[in-house]
Order: sequence, then C-alpha cells, then structure tokens
Amino acid sequence: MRGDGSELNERKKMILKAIIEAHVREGEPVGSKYLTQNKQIALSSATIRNEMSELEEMGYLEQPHTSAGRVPSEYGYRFYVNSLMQKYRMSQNELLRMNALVKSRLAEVDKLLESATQLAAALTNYTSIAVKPRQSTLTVDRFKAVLLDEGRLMLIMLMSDGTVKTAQIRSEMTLGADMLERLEFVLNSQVCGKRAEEITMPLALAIEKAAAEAESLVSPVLKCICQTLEGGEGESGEVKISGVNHLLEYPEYSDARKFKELLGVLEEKRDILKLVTETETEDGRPRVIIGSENSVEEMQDSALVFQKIRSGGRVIGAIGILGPRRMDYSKVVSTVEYIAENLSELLDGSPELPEGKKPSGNGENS
Amino acid sequence: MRGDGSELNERKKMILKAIIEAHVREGEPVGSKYLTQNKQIALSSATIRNEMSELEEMGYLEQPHTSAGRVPSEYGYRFYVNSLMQKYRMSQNELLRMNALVKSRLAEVDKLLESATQLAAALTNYTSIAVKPRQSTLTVDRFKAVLLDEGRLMLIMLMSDGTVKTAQIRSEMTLGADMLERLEFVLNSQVCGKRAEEITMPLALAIEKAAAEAESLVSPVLKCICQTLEGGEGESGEVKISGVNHLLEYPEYSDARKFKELLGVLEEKRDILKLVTETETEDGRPRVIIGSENSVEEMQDSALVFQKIRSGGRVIGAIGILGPRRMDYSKVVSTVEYIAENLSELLDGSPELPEGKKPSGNGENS
DNA sequence: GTTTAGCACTTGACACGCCGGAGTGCTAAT
DNA sequence: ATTAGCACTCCGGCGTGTCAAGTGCTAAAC
Repeated sequence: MRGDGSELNERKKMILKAIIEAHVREGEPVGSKYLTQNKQIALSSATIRNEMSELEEMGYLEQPHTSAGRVPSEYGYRFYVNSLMQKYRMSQNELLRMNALVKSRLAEVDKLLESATQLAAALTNYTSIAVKPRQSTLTVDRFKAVLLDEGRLMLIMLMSDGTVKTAQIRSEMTLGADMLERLEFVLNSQVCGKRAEEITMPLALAIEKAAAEAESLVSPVLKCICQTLEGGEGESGEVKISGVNHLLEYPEYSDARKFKELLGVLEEKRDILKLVTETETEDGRPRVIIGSENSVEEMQDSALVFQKIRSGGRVIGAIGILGPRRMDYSKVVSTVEYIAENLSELLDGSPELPEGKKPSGNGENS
Repeated sequence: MRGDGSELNERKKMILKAIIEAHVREGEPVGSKYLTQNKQIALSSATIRNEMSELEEMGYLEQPHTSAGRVPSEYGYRFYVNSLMQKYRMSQNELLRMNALVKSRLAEVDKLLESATQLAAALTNYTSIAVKPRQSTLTVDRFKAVLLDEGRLMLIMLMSDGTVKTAQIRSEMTLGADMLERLEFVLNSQVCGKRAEEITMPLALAIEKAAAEAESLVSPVLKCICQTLEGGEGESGEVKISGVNHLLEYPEYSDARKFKELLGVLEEKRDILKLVTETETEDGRPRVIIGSENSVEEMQDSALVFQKIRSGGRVIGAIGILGPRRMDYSKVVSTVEYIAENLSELLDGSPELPEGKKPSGNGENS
C-alpha cells in the first residue's frame, strides 16, 4: 500500500477517479447508481458496487456509514494526486488574470506576494496563503541617508537580497547635511554586511565615536537597522492570507467552532510558516499535503497545496492554497504552479526588463 | 419615543439596565425570575413582570416568543447607550497594553493603525476596523531623488499631510547623479502642490522637455507619482481589519452563511469606508451605530462603534469595533475612545517628542 | 468466469407527536 | 402598590415511524 496503484487494474482506477471527481464536485458520498450515469463507465450498479467494495478494502475509499455512498480516503486522494489526476487546462479568462499580475510590475516583493495571494484565492475559490520567511543572513549592502527636513532623516538600506528598505528617523536636534554624510559613511564602513546579532554594544560605541557630531543619531539609527534586519513584520516572517471567506462556501467549514479554530491557526501564522518552510525541497512542482500528512491538528480536514518561490536560486518565500480535503487538486496544483513560476521569473528576470519599453517599479512608505 | 427616557421612572430604568447587562453577559433572553437574583432589584418576579410588560409596550424590550424572556430592542440599546451606560473602568492590564502602543513610537500612520486595530480587537474581543480614507487633496510638498544603483533610483515624496512616501523606479539606461539632480529640480518646480488630476498630458510633455537628459525617466516617474497621489492601496482608501475570528465566539454569528455575508462586506471595504467616513462630525466621542441605524443590509444584526482620528485638526482616519448588537457597549466605547485619543495625540504630538530622549521612527519599503 | 438483476438489510434524514420546563399574563389576596 | 398563585403558551428535546438511498449477497444470465 504505497499509493503506487500497482494493485489496481484500469477499471478500478477509472472508477476511483470518477468517484473522487464526483465527490469533489458534489461534496457528498457517491453511490454506485450515480456512477452508472457516467458514460465512461458502462457497467451496472452491481458491478460497480463490487469494485467499490474492493477499493474500500484496499483503503482507497471509506464509508461514512453502512448505507451511504463512498467517500475517498486520504490514501485515495493521495493516489489520485500522484497518478490519476489530469492536467488542468486554464481558461482564457484565467490566463488573462494571471498575466495581469505579471504586467503589474510591482517591484516590491511584499506587494507582489499580496497581489499573488489575492489572485490565487480568487481563481481557485479557496483560501490562499503566501509566506515570506525572515532570512537570518540578511544584511545591508549599502546605506543612504537623506535629509527630509531639519528634524527628520530617511535611511535607505539596500539589502543583501536585492530589496530596498527605508526607515524614517526623528532627531531632537537640527540636522545638517554634513552630519548625514558622516553618518552614511560610518554606517557604510562599519555596519554593512553585518547580521542583526553582530550589531553589539561595543560596536555601537565604536560607531558613536566615529560618528563625531552625528553621535546622537547613532543609537536610534542602529535600533532601526536591527529592527529591519530582524524581519520587519513578525517574529520570524510574514504571512499573507487572502480569501478566507471562500472556505465558508464549503459545508466542511460550516461548523463555526471548527472554522474558528482553523482561523486561529491562520492568525497565529507561526505554524503555517513552519509547515511551509520546513518542507524539504522537492522537484519544483507544488507540494500537496492532505489531511493528516500535516501535523497541525486543526487542519486535519483540510488540504494544503503550495510551492516555494525562488529568486536567483534562493528560496524567498512560498505561495499556497488551503481548502477542504475535497479540493479540486488538478486546478489548484496548476494554479499554484503557474503563479509560483511567474513570480519566480518576475523576481529573477525583472532586472533584464523583458520588453525593454518604459519600465517602472514602485513601492510605498510612510 | 426619542430615547430620552423621560417616560421612564427610576425603577424602570434600573430594570432595563439590568436586563440589558444580563443579556449582554448571557446572550439569552432574560426572564423576570432571573432578575430577582439581582440584589439591586428587591422586587418579586410578578412586579418585575409588570414593569417588563410596560417596557415592552414602550418599545424598549422585545419578546422572541410568548414564553421566552425579554430581549432589548434596538431602541432599548440606543437608550442604554445614550443614558444608562456607566463609564467602563479599564483594568491595570488593559491600560498597560494601551500604553505599549503609545510607546511603540511607530512613525508610519499605516503601521500605527494596524497595531491599533490589533490591540482594539484583542482588548474587546470583537472585530476591529481601521480606515484611512484617501485624501483627494493630497499633493507632494517636496521631491527627493536618490540613486540606488546605476539601474534604479528611489523617489522620496514628502506629502502635504506630513507623511513620506517612497517609490523605486527602474531605468533601462545608466543613471547618473546629474540626471537625478535635474529630475529632482524639475519635479520640485513643476509637480509640487499638484493633485493627481492636475498632472495632465501637456504638463507631462513640458516636464519632459525641461528634464533634458533625464527625459526618459519622466514618464515612469509621473506614473508612479500619480499612483501614489491616488492613494496607493485601494480605489478610495485603506481598510484594516483585525480579529474577525472573535466574532465566531458569539452565537449570533454561528450561522455560516450569514457570517460569510458579513465577511464579504468587510472584504469589499467600500461600504465600510463610506459608512465610517460619511458620518457627520460629532462631539468627539465615539459614534455608536446599532443594527438598522446602519444601512448595510448584512450588518443589521451587528453594532458598530467608531471614532474619527484627528491629527492637526484634520480627520485622517477612523478606528472602530464591529460586534453583535448585544455588545458590551460600555467597554467598547471606552476602548475606542481611549485608543482614538491616544492615536490623535501620538500623531499630533510626536514631533515635539514627549520625553525628549532618543526618539526613533521607522518605515519599511521594497 | 464475469456480469447483472433482484432482494433483504442497514442507516440517516425527516416529520410527527408528546412531554417538561421556563416564562408570561391575569386575578385575587395582602 | 405589591405579590402569590395559577392557567396558558411555546420552545426544545426525545422517541417513534416512515422514507429513500445505498449496500451486500445470491442466483441467474451471458
């Protein structure tokens, strides 16, 4: 029983496939009679019953109770995803919406991920999750300090991962251009390439000394830099979620209590991040986690499909879909794959400017 | 029947108040017998029944069915909020958490609002909403262009509302410091103080001409500026929502279908924005909208408490709480009021640096 | 040997009727 | 004016009976 289906003849496979697809469509246990309507299967209900009975014995199907139809087991879904599922063909409309994302040309990874989750949720009608783990190796390549007005300066940090972060800093004393120049120089010579843990008290003191007249700026500036290096948003990364409301359409989530628990996990974000990032790297196709293959208790009745997003060979995040176990895996896998690919390309390829017209990227800040 | 309660004697008020508070606590219709446990009310159940009957006739109470207890009517809640409700006393713990927000010293309005909603949701155990309407009068006070590397520049915009926005722009040609200087100068002289609608084609052409060698940058830069002026995020403003899952704790929202509809409204965001921003300015206390006082169909069973946030005399947003009609108005009103006040002060007062120690603000960008 | 028709059996969903409890309104006594 | 008492109403839970769907098994048909 390894889900390779070697024990199944063609007819069994066909019937199993039909059952799964019917169940995904209708959401209810499917009976032998219902399957006789399927023209692919030219058999009587009795024969189908026999096959179903054997499929159940083999562990591919389950019966909620004696006289209900059959429901795919987790094992059944697994085999379906591995072997039975056909490639989903995107509709014209879906392709158009995907391309709109590419054309938006958002330069900021955060915004891009946000748009991507929204798109994924809208296309699949499930909940979409994007994660951007914090990189402990993140450092600043170069600093720029800009005078905003005499009480405020803006610190621009070109990060080692190619992104750009900014921070505003207030000062109680009047700022001058010379001070900023000094500050910029000191930061560039002393803080570049340092990880958050490497910014220690002695270093801070050395910097203060070197900063001369800009001394009073050093402490708030360093605080700011550390915050940025430590990953902005959350403790350990960022999670964006979109389209939770879709889930309420599925009877699986009509129980308010259970749904609340799932929502709780999503809001916690930690588990999700762990789940998605800890998965070992695979062949580049989306990873499908069904029910108990997932360790999070509240997600036993759900399935998760996600793929990591690479940029320049490094994993910079992941995007995925969360839905009921009874999920349109074919469509979801294709969608996730396509979006993740596009994102990877976009992040990789954008410096080269695909069409070479008037390019523009933008970001936003306080 | 204007909710002024002039028709009610003290005893009726006391009973009404007890009923409402019991119902808010228990979530179920309250009967006359239950009220006799209340030591404030030293009356027999029969007497209370008579009073309740009269209160129902006057419209303050309702009876779900003949032999159930009474439930406050919308009108009853309204009177409670206007006249009966006592000031909520914050616990030590609550005050501490409020102050943590103040001390976080976030300079960016967006982040501040986000933290504030999270706090409000956590404190009240309802859903919290913060809105930041787009200001059609938004203009740029001053531009700064900074060279990131030879292919990218960063545009910093000091906005008329005191905030700072940034945008990254890519160029297909190698950028030089002189080009940026030129660009900065042209933008400062031609685009400052202009609203999005005022940036027209003829103006763009004039700018291109004036930009000389930086000509090819003008188009993407202007596009970017327009996007920023038009309010970044959404069509007409930004809405942040936190703690939707809290609502699932209340039986009022246990019906998945209804809850989904409400969620839909929240995701739409447009209605919310309209609802909150269109409310006429009042005395500075939180506004309470109960049930049908609100025009959004899906929110008929809910109540909304919110207050506008002012900075420098102008309304820059609002923060509020959404919950069941049966809501702890006392606590919610106090919380919203306190948070809104703190935000206003924070936004107003922060330039003066309350404690005069080492201040720091930060923002984040791509 | 495989397929199918037929039949007995199981089970959940649903409708019905039957209480019990909670709460009320009214009346009469205090 | 207040209250004890009582008849009345109505919801909700519970057990019952019926129905439809679906199964497993057996025996006949191919």
